[in-house]
Amino acid sequence: MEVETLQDAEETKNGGNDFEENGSLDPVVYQLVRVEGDGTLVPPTEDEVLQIEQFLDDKVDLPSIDDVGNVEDFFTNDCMLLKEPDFEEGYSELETNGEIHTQQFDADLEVDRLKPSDDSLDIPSKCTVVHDHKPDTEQGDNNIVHQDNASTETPKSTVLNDSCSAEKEKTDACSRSVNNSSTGPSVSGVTSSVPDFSILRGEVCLDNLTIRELQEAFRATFGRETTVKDKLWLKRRITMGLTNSCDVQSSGCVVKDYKIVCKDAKYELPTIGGIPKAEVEATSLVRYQVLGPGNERDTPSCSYYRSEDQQRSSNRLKGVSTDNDESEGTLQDEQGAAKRLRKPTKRYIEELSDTETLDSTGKLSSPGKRVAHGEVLLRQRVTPLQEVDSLSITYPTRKDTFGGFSVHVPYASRMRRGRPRRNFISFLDDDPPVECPEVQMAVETMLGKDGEHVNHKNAEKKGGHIETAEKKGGHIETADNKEIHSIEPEDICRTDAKTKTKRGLKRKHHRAWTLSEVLKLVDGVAQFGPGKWSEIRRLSFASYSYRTSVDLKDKWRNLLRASQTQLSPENDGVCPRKSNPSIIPIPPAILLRVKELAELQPQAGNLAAAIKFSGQSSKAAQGRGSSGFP
DNA sequence: CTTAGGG
DNA sequence: CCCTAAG
Repeated sequence: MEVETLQDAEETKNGGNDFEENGSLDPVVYQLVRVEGDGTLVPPTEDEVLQIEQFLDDKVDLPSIDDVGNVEDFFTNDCMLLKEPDFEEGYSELETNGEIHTQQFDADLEVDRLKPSDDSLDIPSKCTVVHDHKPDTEQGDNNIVHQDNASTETPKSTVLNDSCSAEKEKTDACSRSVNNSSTGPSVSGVTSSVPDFSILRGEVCLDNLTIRELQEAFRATFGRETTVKDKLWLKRRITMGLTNSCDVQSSGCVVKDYKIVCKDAKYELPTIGGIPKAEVEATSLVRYQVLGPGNERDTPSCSYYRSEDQQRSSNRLKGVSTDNDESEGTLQDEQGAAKRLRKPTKRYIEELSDTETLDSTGKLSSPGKRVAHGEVLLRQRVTPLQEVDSLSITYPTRKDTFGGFSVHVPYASRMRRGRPRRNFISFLDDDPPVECPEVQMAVETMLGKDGEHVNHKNAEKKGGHIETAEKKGGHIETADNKEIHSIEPEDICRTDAKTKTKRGLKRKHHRAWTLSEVLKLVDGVAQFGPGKWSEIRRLSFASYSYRTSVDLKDKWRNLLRASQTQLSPENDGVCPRKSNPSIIPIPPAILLRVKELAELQPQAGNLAAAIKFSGQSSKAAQGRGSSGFP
């Protein structure tokens, strides 16, 4: 996937090739193409073209080798900057494959890409020898450096190259050595030998050529040698060179007297559409990669022979192939950079985080939100189970929410059990121990043990009146049951409230009086008489720990008022609460009982009450007066 | 702590 | 419900 500027003319010049001399070359034609990993050529993108054109404009007179070098640098650098990770990887893979696997390259490439970079490490295998000897000298980049050094002593580099004048010697040496080690006719450096163009003479089917032969053909075509062993690549290159076109086939090409004859009409030039997904992706990110004029560089190998900077770049290019340490990092960085444009992160991250937060909130977490959530859940659900949930879930926030209910408390207690928290505790209340028992009881009740409930019933049974009362209203029972459930949690809350009361920080969770409670209260009053709140509480409200004697008293007071207000003046029918369905009006029966009790008991109280009530409601006062006053 | 009462 | 005051 690199964009190359094919300059046959340049090639020729550099190579001192016959072509130039023969004048058989067409006018210099630059074709910008991207060489895909598999060696296929793809038309450049607009950007690529533009950039290249710009470059060309700037350097109209490229031809000199030096310039070429510069050009290479230029391109190389640019490539580096613009290069995309995937591409690099592919690139390196290419090299590897090019050397080791030939025909399979295409297939392997795809696979290899997916692999981490183990393979890539192998790439420099030959050079690696040296590399190993000089571990971590300069990190990843140095691979190449070492290789250079090594190349002189250890003839193992794979690549060869060419137009890097500065490195030429080394390169040559390297190539030579490589070639020597390899089987076929060794090809000396560009400078040393003359290409055998005979190979291109007559009719030759590139497909039938061996790698060596292809290399020769390459040399004949471009005037320089190549160590690339990828048949496909070689064929493409050769074909390209001969046809001065990037539109070549990968196979089925026959060279006939220096001209390419494609027999395989089927071949389709890979287009972007046909490019593997990964490649396309990479392509989109890569501005361009160019090889200097005269693509003399064998794609795969060029990176090994460059100045340090170049090498550096090349390393990056190859990324994977060199050192894991830096390469990897670099690679990642580049990837990041490459994708940053797209990934952009901030927003992305934020979104993610938000999502996570939401999720977490929903699932686990933040107390504050949790609480609210818990409330909702509680409302939706009913009974003990929910209680439990809330317990486990809710935690830190000690919110005093009316709607929230018991949720908070349970959880709190739960938390303590699990792990006591200083802060939390301090916030909640002074002595957890006290709470715990209650909580546990509540929990138990909620869980279905109903220990309290039983107690409660027992208590009720104690009072004959109570039983009667329950029997009176069938609905009462129901109410009672409801109470129990709802109560438990609240009970806990209450505890908290108490504790808090001391501080004045928190308020006892508001707990509406249930019908059953009222009944019990009334019964209790009837039984023990008004003012015996503590007793009533002990006996009748044993199970309702959250109801204090004060509560009872208050409630009774309210009941009295209610009874007076509602019962006496029925005519008015002004039942303030009546409008609100949620509030269950106290059954007249109860009110009656209350009234009776009030009348029966202490007159003194009545008196005072009468006086006060008069201020509030004339009717109440009247009722009061009538009954209370002698 | 319990009651009583005011808020 | 809370708070306070008086027993």
